[in-house]
Amino acid sequence: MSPKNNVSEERKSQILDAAMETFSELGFHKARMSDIAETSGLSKGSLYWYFDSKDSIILNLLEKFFEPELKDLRALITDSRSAEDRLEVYVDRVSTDMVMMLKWMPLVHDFIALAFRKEQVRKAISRYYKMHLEILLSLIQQGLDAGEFKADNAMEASIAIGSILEGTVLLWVYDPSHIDLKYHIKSNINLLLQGLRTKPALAKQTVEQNL
Amino acid sequence: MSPKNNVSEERKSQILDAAMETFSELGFHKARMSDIAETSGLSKGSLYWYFDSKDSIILNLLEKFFEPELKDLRALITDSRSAEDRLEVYVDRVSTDMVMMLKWMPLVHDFIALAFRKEQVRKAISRYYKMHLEILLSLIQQGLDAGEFKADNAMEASIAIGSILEGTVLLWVYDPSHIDLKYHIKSNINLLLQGLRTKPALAKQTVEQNL
DNA sequence: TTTCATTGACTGACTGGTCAGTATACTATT
DNA sequence: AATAGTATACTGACCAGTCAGTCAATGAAA
Repeated sequence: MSPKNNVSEERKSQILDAAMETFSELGFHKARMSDIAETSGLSKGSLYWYFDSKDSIILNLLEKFFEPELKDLRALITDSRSAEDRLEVYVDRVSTDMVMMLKWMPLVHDFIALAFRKEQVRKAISRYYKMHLEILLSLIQQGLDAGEFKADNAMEASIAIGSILEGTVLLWVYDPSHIDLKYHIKSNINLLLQGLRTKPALAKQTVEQNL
Repeated sequence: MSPKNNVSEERKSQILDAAMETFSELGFHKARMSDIAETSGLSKGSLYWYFDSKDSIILNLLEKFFEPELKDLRALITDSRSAEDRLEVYVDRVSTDMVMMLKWMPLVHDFIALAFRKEQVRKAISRYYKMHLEILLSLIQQGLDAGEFKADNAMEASIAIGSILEGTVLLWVYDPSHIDLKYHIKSNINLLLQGLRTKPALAKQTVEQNL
Protein backbone atom coordinates (compact mmCIF):
# COMPACT_ATOMS: atom_id res chain seq x y z
CA MET A 1 0.00 0.00 0.00
CA SER A 2 3.02 2.24 0.32
CA PRO A 3 3.16 4.87 -2.39
CA LYS A 4 6.35 3.47 -3.85
CA ASN A 5 8.76 0.70 -3.14
CA ASN A 6 9.91 2.08 0.20
CA VAL A 7 13.65 2.16 -0.04
CA SER A 8 14.15 4.22 3.09
CA GLU A 9 14.80 1.46 5.62
CA GLU A 10 17.06 -0.33 3.22
CA ARG A 11 19.11 2.81 2.64
CA LYS A 12 19.43 3.52 6.33
CA SER A 13 20.86 0.13 7.09
CA GLN A 14 23.00 0.35 3.97
CA ILE A 15 24.49 3.55 5.41
CA LEU A 16 24.82 2.15 8.93
CA ASP A 17 26.58 -0.93 7.59
CA ALA A 18 29.03 1.23 5.71
CA ALA A 19 29.51 3.45 8.75
CA MET A 20 30.19 0.42 10.93
CA GLU A 21 32.86 -0.77 8.53
CA THR A 22 34.41 2.66 8.10
CA PHE A 23 34.34 3.67 11.75
CA SER A 24 35.79 0.34 12.82
CA GLU A 25 38.64 0.74 10.37
CA LEU A 26 39.46 4.40 10.87
CA GLY A 27 37.83 5.46 14.13
CA PHE A 28 35.09 8.01 14.59
CA HIS A 29 37.29 10.99 13.88
CA LYS A 30 39.43 9.88 10.97
CA ALA A 31 36.46 8.44 9.12
CA ARG A 32 35.05 11.13 6.85
CA MET A 33 31.48 11.37 5.70
CA SER A 34 32.75 10.96 2.16
CA ASP A 35 34.43 7.68 3.17
CA ILE A 36 31.14 6.37 4.48
CA ALA A 37 29.41 7.59 1.33
CA GLU A 38 31.90 5.80 -0.86
CA THR A 39 31.65 2.55 1.13
CA SER A 40 27.88 2.69 1.04
CA GLY A 41 27.75 3.29 -2.71
CA LEU A 42 25.77 6.48 -2.18
CA SER A 43 26.71 10.12 -2.28
CA LYS A 44 27.50 12.37 0.65
CA GLY A 45 24.27 14.23 0.11
CA SER A 46 22.29 11.04 0.50
CA LEU A 47 23.84 10.42 3.88
CA TYR A 48 22.30 13.71 4.96
CA TRP A 49 19.00 12.79 3.40
CA TYR A 50 18.70 9.89 5.86
CA PHE A 51 20.65 11.19 8.85
CA ASP A 52 20.99 14.64 10.39
CA SER A 53 24.68 14.53 11.07
CA LYS A 54 27.74 12.39 11.62
CA ASP A 55 26.88 12.27 15.32
CA SER A 56 23.44 10.99 14.50
CA ILE A 57 24.95 8.11 12.54
CA ILE A 58 27.21 7.31 15.48
CA LEU A 59 24.27 7.29 17.89
CA ASN A 60 22.24 5.06 15.59
CA LEU A 61 25.11 2.63 15.45
CA LEU A 62 25.29 2.69 19.23
CA GLU A 63 21.74 1.43 19.42
CA LYS A 64 22.43 -1.24 16.86
CA PHE A 65 25.29 -2.49 19.02
CA PHE A 66 24.02 -2.19 22.53
CA GLU A 67 20.33 -2.76 22.27
CA PRO A 68 19.79 -6.35 21.26
CA GLU A 69 16.92 -8.27 22.72
CA LEU A 70 18.72 -10.90 24.79
CA LYS A 71 15.47 -12.86 24.63
CA ASP A 72 17.24 -16.19 24.10
CA LEU A 73 19.51 -15.58 27.04
CA ARG A 74 16.71 -14.42 29.27
CA ALA A 75 14.85 -17.65 28.51
CA LEU A 76 17.56 -19.45 30.46
CA ILE A 77 16.12 -18.01 33.67
CA THR A 78 13.06 -20.22 33.43
CA ASP A 79 14.75 -23.20 31.77
CA SER A 80 14.46 -26.47 33.71
CA ARG A 81 18.10 -27.58 33.63
CA SER A 82 20.42 -27.22 36.60
CA ALA A 83 21.77 -23.76 37.29
CA GLU A 84 25.29 -24.87 36.51
CA ASP A 85 24.28 -26.30 33.15
CA ARG A 86 22.43 -23.12 32.30
CA LEU A 87 25.36 -21.01 33.40
CA GLU A 88 27.52 -23.03 31.07
CA VAL A 89 25.09 -22.43 28.22
CA TYR A 90 25.05 -18.74 29.05
CA VAL A 91 28.83 -18.46 29.01
CA ASP A 92 29.03 -20.47 25.80
CA ARG A 93 26.54 -18.28 24.01
CA VAL A 94 28.07 -15.06 25.21
CA SER A 95 31.57 -16.13 24.27
CA THR A 96 30.38 -17.27 20.86
CA ASP A 97 28.79 -13.87 20.36
CA MET A 98 32.00 -12.20 21.43
CA VAL A 99 34.04 -14.20 18.96
CA MET A 100 31.69 -13.14 16.19
CA MET A 101 32.05 -9.54 17.35
CA LEU A 102 35.83 -9.64 17.40
CA LYS A 103 35.94 -7.88 14.04
CA TRP A 104 34.10 -4.93 15.54
CA MET A 105 36.17 -4.61 18.70
CA PRO A 106 37.86 -1.41 17.51
CA LEU A 107 34.43 0.14 17.17
CA VAL A 108 33.29 -1.22 20.54
CA HIS A 109 36.28 0.37 22.23
CA ASP A 110 35.69 3.65 20.45
CA PHE A 111 32.26 3.57 22.06
CA ILE A 112 33.72 2.77 25.47
CA ALA A 113 36.13 5.69 25.17
CA LEU A 114 33.23 7.89 24.10
CA ALA A 115 31.23 6.74 27.11
CA PHE A 116 33.36 8.91 29.40
CA ARG A 117 32.35 12.05 27.55
CA LYS A 118 28.84 11.37 26.28
CA GLU A 119 26.36 10.44 28.92
CA GLN A 120 24.05 8.98 26.26
CA VAL A 121 26.72 6.51 25.25
CA ARG A 122 27.49 5.51 28.84
CA LYS A 123 23.80 4.97 29.48
CA ALA A 124 23.37 2.68 26.51
CA ILE A 125 26.36 0.53 27.43
CA SER A 126 25.35 0.52 31.05
CA ARG A 127 21.83 -0.62 30.21
CA TYR A 128 23.18 -3.46 28.13
CA TYR A 129 25.55 -4.55 30.88
CA LYS A 130 22.79 -4.47 33.47
CA MET A 131 20.58 -6.74 31.39
CA HIS A 132 23.38 -9.28 31.33
CA LEU A 133 24.02 -8.91 35.04
CA GLU A 134 20.34 -9.44 35.73
CA ILE A 135 20.33 -12.76 33.91
CA LEU A 136 23.53 -13.88 35.59
CA LEU A 137 22.19 -12.92 38.98
CA SER A 138 19.07 -15.02 38.47
CA LEU A 139 21.05 -18.06 37.47
CA ILE A 140 23.45 -17.75 40.39
CA GLN A 141 20.68 -17.13 42.88
CA GLN A 142 18.83 -20.20 41.66
CA GLY A 143 22.05 -22.20 41.97
CA LEU A 144 22.49 -20.97 45.53
CA ASP A 145 18.90 -21.81 46.42
CA ALA A 146 19.31 -25.29 44.96
CA GLY A 147 22.52 -25.81 46.88
CA GLU A 148 24.60 -26.12 43.69
CA PHE A 149 26.67 -23.05 44.47
CA LYS A 150 28.01 -21.94 47.80
CA ALA A 151 28.94 -18.31 47.45
CA ASP A 152 28.23 -15.75 50.17
CA ASN A 153 26.65 -13.34 47.84
CA ALA A 154 24.97 -13.88 44.49
CA MET A 155 25.58 -10.32 43.32
CA GLU A 156 29.28 -10.57 43.96
CA ALA A 157 29.47 -13.88 42.16
CA SER A 158 27.65 -12.35 39.18
CA ILE A 159 30.02 -9.42 39.11
CA ALA A 160 32.93 -11.84 39.20
CA ILE A 161 31.62 -13.67 36.14
CA GLY A 162 30.90 -10.42 34.35
CA SER A 163 34.41 -9.19 35.12
CA ILE A 164 35.92 -12.34 33.71
CA LEU A 165 33.93 -12.10 30.50
CA GLU A 166 34.86 -8.47 29.93
CA GLY A 167 38.42 -8.82 31.16
CA THR A 168 39.26 -11.75 28.93
CA VAL A 169 38.29 -9.70 25.90
CA LEU A 170 40.60 -6.91 27.06
CA LEU A 171 43.49 -9.30 27.45
CA TRP A 172 42.79 -10.44 23.92
CA VAL A 173 43.00 -6.84 22.78
CA TYR A 174 46.35 -6.44 24.51
CA ASP A 175 47.77 -9.61 23.06
CA PRO A 176 45.60 -11.35 20.46
CA SER A 177 48.19 -13.96 19.63
CA HIS A 178 48.24 -15.39 23.15
CA ILE A 179 44.58 -15.30 24.02
CA ASP A 180 42.07 -17.62 22.43
CA LEU A 181 38.90 -15.90 23.45
CA LYS A 182 36.57 -18.87 23.63
CA TYR A 183 39.12 -21.17 25.20
CA HIS A 184 40.26 -18.75 27.87
CA ILE A 185 36.81 -17.59 28.81
CA LYS A 186 35.99 -21.21 29.41
CA SER A 187 39.07 -21.91 31.48
CA ASN A 188 38.69 -18.67 33.44
CA ILE A 189 35.09 -19.42 34.25
CA ASN A 190 35.89 -23.01 35.18
CA LEU A 191 38.43 -21.79 37.69
CA LEU A 192 35.85 -19.51 39.20
CA LEU A 193 33.16 -22.18 39.27
CA GLN A 194 35.46 -24.43 41.23
CA GLY A 195 35.37 -21.75 43.88
CA LEU A 196 31.62 -21.47 43.68
CA ARG A 197 31.15 -25.17 44.28
CA THR A 198 33.19 -24.96 47.49
CA LYS A 199 32.19 -23.64 50.89
CA PRO A 200 33.36 -20.06 51.12
CA ALA A 201 36.51 -19.78 53.22
CA LEU A 202 36.52 -17.20 55.95
CA ALA A 203 38.10 -14.13 54.51
CA LYS A 204 41.37 -13.37 56.25
CA GLN A 205 40.39 -9.81 56.58
CA THR A 206 36.77 -8.94 56.61
CA VAL A 207 35.83 -6.23 54.26
CA GLU A 208 33.08 -3.88 55.27
CA GLN A 209 29.70 -4.20 53.64
CA ASN A 210 29.54 -2.37 50.39
CA LEU A 211 26.93 -1.23 47.91
CA MET B 1 77.51 21.53 32.00
CA SER B 2 74.34 22.38 30.11
CA PRO B 3 74.38 25.78 28.39
CA LYS B 4 72.03 27.41 30.79
CA ASN B 5 69.90 26.51 33.75
CA ASN B 6 68.32 23.60 32.07
CA VAL B 7 64.63 24.24 32.05
CA SER B 8 63.99 21.77 29.27
CA GLU B 9 63.02 18.73 31.32
CA GLU B 10 60.81 20.80 33.53
CA ARG B 11 59.01 22.29 30.54
CA LYS B 12 58.51 18.90 28.96
CA SER B 13 56.83 17.45 32.00
CA GLN B 14 54.88 20.66 32.45
CA ILE B 15 53.53 20.16 28.95
CA LEU B 16 52.90 16.45 29.42
CA ASP B 17 51.01 17.08 32.65
CA ALA B 18 48.82 19.63 30.92
CA ALA B 19 48.32 17.27 27.99
CA MET B 20 47.30 14.46 30.33
CA GLU B 21 44.73 16.67 31.97
CA THR B 22 43.41 18.06 28.69
CA PHE B 23 43.33 14.77 26.79
CA SER B 24 41.61 13.03 29.67
CA GLU B 25 38.94 15.68 29.78
CA LEU B 26 38.33 16.17 26.07
CA GLY B 27 39.84 13.16 24.31
CA PHE B 28 42.69 13.18 21.84
CA HIS B 29 40.72 14.75 19.05
CA LYS B 30 38.67 17.43 20.74
CA ALA B 31 41.66 18.65 22.74
CA ARG B 32 43.39 21.39 20.77
CA MET B 33 47.02 22.33 21.05
CA SER B 34 45.93 25.74 22.27
CA ASP B 35 44.00 24.06 25.10
CA ILE B 36 47.11 22.22 26.20
CA ALA B 37 49.12 25.44 25.90
CA GLU B 38 46.66 27.29 28.08
CA THR B 39 46.56 24.54 30.72
CA SER B 40 50.35 24.38 30.79
CA GLY B 41 50.72 28.13 31.15
CA LEU B 42 52.85 28.27 28.03
CA SER B 43 52.13 29.36 24.50
CA LYS B 44 51.33 27.18 21.56
CA GLY B 45 54.69 27.99 20.02
CA SER B 46 56.47 26.64 23.09
CA LEU B 47 54.70 23.34 22.74
CA TYR B 48 56.36 23.02 19.35
CA TRP B 49 59.72 24.05 20.76
CA TYR B 50 59.67 20.96 23.00
CA PHE B 51 57.65 18.52 20.93
CA ASP B 52 57.45 17.92 17.20
CA SER B 53 53.73 17.45 16.96
CA LYS B 54 50.53 16.60 18.72
CA ASP B 55 51.17 12.94 17.93
CA SER B 56 54.55 13.18 19.55
CA ILE B 57 52.96 14.46 22.74
CA ILE B 58 50.49 11.58 22.67
CA LEU B 59 53.27 9.04 22.20
CA ASN B 60 55.29 10.55 25.05
CA LEU B 61 52.26 10.32 27.29
CA LEU B 62 51.84 6.70 26.27
CA GLU B 63 55.29 5.93 27.64
CA LYS B 64 54.60 7.80 30.81
CA PHE B 65 51.54 5.63 31.34
CA PHE B 66 52.59 2.21 30.22
CA GLU B 67 56.26 2.06 30.99
CA PRO B 68 56.65 2.19 34.73
CA GLU B 69 59.29 0.08 36.37
CA LEU B 70 57.16 -2.37 38.36
CA LYS B 71 60.27 -2.89 40.48
CA ASP B 72 58.30 -3.08 43.74
CA LEU B 73 55.94 -5.63 42.32
CA ARG B 74 58.70 -7.69 40.80
CA ALA B 75 60.37 -7.83 44.21
CA LEU B 76 57.45 -10.00 45.32
CA ILE B 77 58.83 -12.84 43.23
CA THR B 78 61.74 -13.34 45.59
CA ASP B 79 59.94 -12.34 48.78
CA SER B 80 59.90 -15.00 51.50
CA ARG B 81 56.23 -14.99 52.43
CA SER B 82 53.78 -17.61 51.22
CA ALA B 83 52.65 -17.36 47.62
CA GLU B 84 49.11 -16.67 48.71
CA ASP B 85 50.18 -13.80 50.95
CA ARG B 86 52.26 -12.35 48.19
CA LEU B 87 49.44 -12.69 45.71
CA GLU B 88 47.27 -10.78 48.14
CA VAL B 89 49.87 -8.04 48.37
CA TYR B 90 50.12 -7.95 44.58
CA VAL B 91 46.37 -7.61 44.14
CA ASP B 92 46.20 -4.97 46.87
CA ARG B 93 48.91 -2.88 45.31
CA VAL B 94 47.54 -3.16 41.82
CA SER B 95 44.02 -2.28 42.91
CA THR B 96 45.33 0.67 44.93
CA ASP B 97 47.16 1.87 41.83
CA MET B 98 44.01 1.46 39.79
CA VAL B 99 41.97 3.49 42.24
CA MET B 100 44.53 6.26 42.01
CA MET B 101 44.37 6.03 38.24
CA LEU B 102 40.59 6.23 38.13
CA LYS B 103 40.80 9.91 37.26
CA TRP B 104 42.78 9.04 34.13
CA MET B 105 40.54 6.21 32.94
CA PRO B 106 39.14 8.23 30.05
CA LEU B 107 42.69 8.69 28.80
CA VAL B 108 43.54 5.04 29.34
CA HIS B 109 40.57 4.02 27.24
CA ASP B 110 41.48 6.48 24.53
CA PHE B 111 44.79 4.68 24.38
CA ILE B 112 43.10 1.29 24.23
CA ALA B 113 40.92 2.47 21.37
CA LEU B 114 44.01 3.84 19.64
CA ALA B 115 45.78 0.53 20.11
CA PHE B 116 43.69 -1.00 17.34
CA ARG B 117 45.01 1.50 14.81
CA LYS B 118 48.53 2.31 15.96
CA GLU B 119 50.81 -0.66 16.33
CA GLN B 120 53.13 1.37 18.52
CA VAL B 121 50.36 1.94 21.02
CA ARG B 122 49.32 -1.71 21.06
CA LYS B 123 52.92 -2.76 21.60
CA ALA B 124 53.35 -0.46 24.59
CA ILE B 125 50.18 -1.66 26.27
CA SER B 126 50.99 -5.24 25.43
CA ARG B 127 54.47 -4.94 26.93
CA TYR B 128 53.04 -3.53 30.12
CA TYR B 129 50.48 -6.29 30.37
CA LYS B 130 53.10 -8.96 29.79
CA MET B 131 55.24 -7.63 32.62
CA HIS B 132 52.30 -8.01 34.95
CA LEU B 133 51.49 -11.46 33.65
CA GLU B 134 55.08 -12.51 34.18
CA ILE B 135 54.96 -11.54 37.86
CA LEU B 136 51.61 -13.22 38.35
CA LEU B 137 52.84 -16.35 36.66
CA SER B 138 55.84 -16.59 39.00
CA LEU B 139 53.71 -16.21 42.08
CA ILE B 140 51.20 -18.80 40.94
CA GLN B 141 53.87 -21.24 39.87
CA GLN B 142 55.56 -20.92 43.24
CA GLY B 143 52.24 -21.48 44.94
CA LEU B 144 51.68 -24.61 42.86
CA ASP B 145 55.16 -25.92 43.65
CA ALA B 146 54.61 -25.31 47.34
CA GLY B 147 51.26 -27.08 47.20
CA GLU B 148 49.34 -23.95 48.18
CA PHE B 149 47.43 -23.83 44.94
CA LYS B 150 46.02 -26.71 42.98
CA ALA B 151 45.33 -25.43 39.49
CA ASP B 152 46.07 -27.50 36.41
CA ASN B 153 47.92 -24.77 34.70
CA ALA B 154 49.71 -21.73 36.10
CA MET B 155 49.40 -19.70 32.91
CA GLU B 156 45.65 -20.14 32.80
CA ALA B 157 45.33 -19.17 36.44
CA SER B 158 47.41 -16.05 35.79
CA ILE B 159 45.25 -15.12 32.85
CA ALA B 160 42.19 -15.60 35.01
CA ILE B 161 43.52 -13.17 37.60
CA GLY B 162 44.55 -10.68 34.92
CA SER B 163 41.09 -10.92 33.37
CA ILE B 164 39.44 -10.21 36.69
CA LEU B 165 41.62 -7.17 37.34
CA GLU B 166 40.95 -5.68 33.92
CA GLY B 167 37.33 -6.73 33.78
CA THR B 168 36.41 -5.22 37.11
CA VAL B 169 37.67 -1.86 35.92
CA LEU B 170 35.51 -2.16 32.82
CA LEU B 171 32.42 -2.93 34.89
CA TRP B 172 33.24 0.18 36.90
CA VAL B 173 33.35 2.17 33.68
CA TYR B 174 29.95 0.83 32.69
CA ASP B 175 28.39 1.55 36.03
CA PRO B 176 30.58 3.49 38.47
CA SER B 177 27.84 3.81 41.06
CA HIS B 178 27.51 0.06 41.56
CA ILE B 179 31.13 -0.99 41.49
CA ASP B 180 33.56 -0.15 44.25
CA LEU B 181 36.78 -0.95 42.51
CA LYS B 182 38.90 -1.99 45.47
CA TYR B 183 36.12 -3.89 47.15
CA HIS B 184 35.00 -5.81 44.09
CA ILE B 185 38.48 -6.66 42.92
CA LYS B 186 39.03 -8.18 46.33
CA SER B 187 35.80 -10.13 46.33
CA ASN B 188 36.30 -11.29 42.75
CA ILE B 189 39.81 -12.49 43.46
CA ASN B 190 38.72 -14.19 46.68
CA LEU B 191 36.15 -16.16 44.75
CA LEU B 192 38.79 -17.25 42.29
CA LEU B 193 41.29 -18.13 45.00
CA GLN B 194 38.74 -20.41 46.59
CA GLY B 195 38.87 -22.35 43.37
CA LEU B 196 42.64 -22.34 43.33
CA ARG B 197 42.82 -23.84 46.79
CA THR B 198 40.63 -26.75 45.71
CA LYS B 199 41.55 -29.80 43.66
CA PRO B 200 40.59 -29.07 40.08
CA ALA B 201 37.36 -30.83 39.18
CA LEU B 202 37.42 -32.85 36.00
CA ALA B 203 36.13 -30.64 33.29
CA LYS B 204 32.85 -31.94 31.94
CA GLN B 205 34.09 -31.52 28.48
CA THR B 206 37.79 -31.49 27.87
CA VAL B 207 39.00 -28.66 25.83
CA GLU B 208 41.90 -29.28 23.51
CA GLN B 209 45.28 -27.88 24.41
CA ASN B 210 45.69 -24.35 23.37
CA LEU B 211 48.44 -21.74 23.08
C1' DT C 1 75.94 40.17 20.21
C1' DT C 2 75.07 35.40 20.24
C1' DT C 3 72.27 31.80 21.81
C1' DC C 4 68.30 30.05 23.99
C1' DA C 5 63.50 30.49 24.88
C1' DT C 6 59.07 32.22 23.99
C1' DT C 7 55.18 34.37 21.81
C1' DG C 8 50.78 34.53 19.16
C1' DA C 9 49.20 36.12 14.67
C1' DC C 10 48.94 33.81 10.58
C1' DT C 11 48.44 30.12 6.87
C1' DG C 12 46.47 26.48 4.42
C1' DA C 13 44.72 21.92 4.33
C1' DC C 14 40.85 19.62 5.58
C1' DT C 15 35.98 18.28 6.24
C1' DG C 16 31.06 18.62 8.13
C1' DG C 17 27.26 20.27 6.38
C1' DT C 18 24.43 22.89 2.63
C1' DC C 19 21.91 23.54 -1.42
C1' DA C 20 20.65 24.25 -6.19
C1' DG C 21 19.68 21.24 -9.37
C1' DT C 22 18.40 16.54 -11.51
C1' DA C 23 15.96 12.13 -11.88
C1' DT C 24 12.34 8.97 -11.03
C1' DA C 25 7.80 7.35 -9.76
C1' DC C 26 3.32 8.17 -9.19
C1' DT C 27 -1.15 11.05 -9.58
C1' DA C 28 -4.42 14.29 -11.63
C1' DT C 29 -6.18 16.68 -15.43
C1' DT C 30 -7.20 17.30 -20.05
C1' DA D 1 -2.51 9.19 -24.23
C1' DA D 2 -0.43 13.30 -23.50
C1' DT D 3 0.65 16.81 -20.17
C1' DA D 4 1.40 18.90 -15.98
C1' DG D 5 2.07 18.55 -11.10
C1' DT D 6 4.13 16.72 -6.86
C1' DA D 7 6.72 14.08 -3.53
C1' DT D 8 10.64 11.35 -2.91
C1' DA D 9 15.40 10.18 -3.80
C1' DC D 10 19.81 11.52 -5.00
C1' DT D 11 24.07 14.21 -6.49
C1' DG D 12 28.51 16.70 -5.88
C1' DA D 13 30.44 21.38 -6.06
C1' DC D 14 30.85 24.61 -2.74
C1' DC D 15 31.14 27.24 1.68
C1' DA D 16 32.46 28.31 6.28
C1' DG D 17 34.67 26.97 10.25
C1' DT D 18 38.46 24.68 12.51
C1' DC D 19 43.01 23.72 13.96
C1' DA D 20 47.85 21.68 13.45
C1' DG D 21 51.76 23.62 12.47
C1' DT D 22 54.92 27.87 11.06
C1' DC D 23 57.57 31.90 11.57
C1' DA D 24 58.99 36.68 12.23
C1' DA D 25 59.57 39.24 16.10
C1' DT D 26 61.07 39.74 20.80
C1' DG D 27 63.01 38.97 25.37
C1' DA D 28 66.44 37.30 28.41
C1' DA D 29 70.62 35.38 29.73
C1' DA D 30 75.60 34.87 29.15
